[in-house]
Amino acid sequence: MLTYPEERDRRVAPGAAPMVEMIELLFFAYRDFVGDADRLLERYKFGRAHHRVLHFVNRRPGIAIAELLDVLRITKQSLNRVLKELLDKGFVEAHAGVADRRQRLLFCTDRGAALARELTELQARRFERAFAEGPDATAPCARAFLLAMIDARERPKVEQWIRRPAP
Amino acid sequence: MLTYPEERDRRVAPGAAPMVEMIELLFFAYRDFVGDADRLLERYKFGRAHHRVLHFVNRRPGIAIAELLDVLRITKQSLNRVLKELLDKGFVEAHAGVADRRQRLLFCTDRGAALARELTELQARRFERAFAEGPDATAPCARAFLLAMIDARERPKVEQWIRRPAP
DNA sequence: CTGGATATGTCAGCATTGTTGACATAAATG
DNA sequence: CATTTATGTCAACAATGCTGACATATCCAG
Repeated sequence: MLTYPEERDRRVAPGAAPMVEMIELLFFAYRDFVGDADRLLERYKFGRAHHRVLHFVNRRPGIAIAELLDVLRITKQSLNRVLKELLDKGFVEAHAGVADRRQRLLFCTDRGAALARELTELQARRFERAFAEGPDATAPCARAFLLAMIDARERPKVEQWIRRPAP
Repeated sequence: MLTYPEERDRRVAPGAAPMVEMIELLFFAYRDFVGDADRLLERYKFGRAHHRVLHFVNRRPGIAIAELLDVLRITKQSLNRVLKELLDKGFVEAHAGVADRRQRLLFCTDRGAALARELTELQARRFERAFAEGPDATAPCARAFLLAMIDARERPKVEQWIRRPAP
């Protein structure tokens, strides 16, 4: 007696959901997750690329271009296209570095920080609702799961990024 | 004494990670998750859009265009651009519907099914590795978490999609 | 049977966001 | 002072989304 139609392809513990379901759930979950932000960004004529830059600048005030490129894993040309708009519209400011004046250190303006906060809260609420539906262990379990889904090689870097205190 | 720098903004149980970390972990995890497939697709000159179509056709052989559009949430123009290439290159076949001859029912060819299987296994392996790192409860917990992250309104539809047996 | 609804295809144009390659400038550094 | 580094910019292109308009074939109700 089979619980799932794909049972014979599973190669996982009996009774467990096939991995293909996990793949699809992650796809659908991520789509809705970014959809939250998309709707809010539309009002400012911003896209997802702007969101990512704003988010990471807000998260790490004074971040330099090179570090931002490293986190986002895009080219400087792609970054500059959206960064220019964030600067023009007054959501982000750049100041020359103190130790190294070649660097342009990025900061959110009040407007920028407000939008970043609103976006984060929107997405945080989705997590909160999800965690509230399950047992207490859901949040730490989900956190460990998400971390384990990241390439092992870059995991130390991500962990460091995530908990490094603001300068 | 604070465990996390963002402790004061948290609004979650003490000791729990701030939500902003969850947001970033999901971003990084998803990026690596789709990266697996990207590298394999490159060899066939396919992109992510091709991947999604191939995946869902393989998952639901005989799916009609309208249903595919509904799952992917893209326009028929966007779909047709990549579907045409999948048909041309012999990864997918279309057959007129039996009951309704207007419908074009889509099926993977052997080649297409082989690629779809390879892509799914690549991504499934990432889940397996992640689950292997945590306790037994990790997989069901992650599954419940992902489902809970999906808009409540579309959840019944997703659940039905995910476990509906192939025709 | 006929007329309207439905399923699908197609053409044209445009927006966003990624890429490569080449070249420019200013500041740091040995 | 010569070189390296951090950054900016121009141009072209690719992938993948979108809208709007129009075409065709088929189904279905009256």
